[in-house]
Amino acid sequence: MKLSSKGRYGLKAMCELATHYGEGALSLPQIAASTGLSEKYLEQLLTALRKDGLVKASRGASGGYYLTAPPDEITVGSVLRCLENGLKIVDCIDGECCNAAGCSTRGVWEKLYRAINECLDGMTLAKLTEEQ
Amino acid sequence: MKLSSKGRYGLKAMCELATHYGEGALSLPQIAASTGLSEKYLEQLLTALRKDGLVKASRGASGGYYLTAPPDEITVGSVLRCLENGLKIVDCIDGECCNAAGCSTRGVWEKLYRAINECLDGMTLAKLTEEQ
DNA sequence: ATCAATCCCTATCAATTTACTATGGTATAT
DNA sequence: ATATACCATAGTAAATTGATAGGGATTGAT
Repeated sequence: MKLSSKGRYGLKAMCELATHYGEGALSLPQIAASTGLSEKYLEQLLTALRKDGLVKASRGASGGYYLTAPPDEITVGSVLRCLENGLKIVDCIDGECCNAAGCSTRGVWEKLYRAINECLDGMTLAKLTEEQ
Repeated sequence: MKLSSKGRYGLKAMCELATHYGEGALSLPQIAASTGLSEKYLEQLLTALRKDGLVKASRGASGGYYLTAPPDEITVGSVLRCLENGLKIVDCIDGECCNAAGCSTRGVWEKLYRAINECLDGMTLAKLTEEQ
C-alpha cells in the first residue's frame, strides 16, 4: 500500500498554486521548475486535476493554471482522490464483495477507507502552505 | 494506493486461524482449501507472519499453524504491517525527506500514516470473526 | 527407528502497474 | 501574425506484484 508519484507530485504542484493564489495564472514551465518535474509529466497531472474541477487553465501568452477555489476550501483528500483512483484501497469498495467463505474482512476495508478519507479531508491546502 | 493481495489474503488466513483458535494447529492444506489459495503461495504469507511472531508452526504429522495469542489480542494492524511492508505509504516515513522547495507535504503523509495505523490497531481478529 | 506428513528455503517468471518520454496538434492573448 | 500556451494520444523501460515450482530438512506418530 503505497502512494503513487502522481499523488505525491500532484499535491506539491497544488501547493505551489496555493502559495501563488490570487496572483494570476502560473504557467506550466514555472510549476515544473519549482517542483523539479518535466513539463510533459506535470501536464498529465494538471489535466486530471482540471477535469475534476480543482484547477482551471487560461490559454495563450501569459496563460497558465490557477485554483478554482481559495486554498482553504480545497482539501488534500479531493486532490488525492483525483490522482489516486478515488483512494480505493481495494477493488470491492463500491462494488460487490468476493467474500465467499472465511471471515468478513470487508468491514476492515470499509472502515479503513473511511478513516483515510476523513483524515485527508481534514486538511486543506491553506494549512499546508501555512505550516511551511 | 492499493492494498496488495498479500495483505488481503493474509488477513483472511489469520481469520481462519482465529476461528479455530484453541483447537490445535491448522495444516497448510486445510487453510489453503478454506481460503482458496495455493499451498505454496499461502506458505509464503505464513512464513512472513511466523517471522513476525504472529503465528507459530508445529512440524511433523498432524502439525500446522496456530496463533501465538488469543484473537482478541492480535490487531489487524499488526497483520497488515507484517504483509504490507510496515504500511509505509511513502518512502520517507521514517527516513529523511526529499522536500527541498515547495510546501510541506510531509506532514500530510505522517498524519495519514498515523490515522491508518490507529484505525487498523483498533480492530482485532476476534472482532472480525464475531461479526461474521 | 522409520516414515510419512509437515514445514522451510530459494529461485524463477509472466502479468501488471507505474513513471515517464515523445510527438504533434489546437487555441489564444499580445 | 505569431509566439506562447494548453490539449490529446501513443509508446516504453523499469519496477512491482502475484504466483508457480522444486527440492530439501525437520518432526511427530506409529
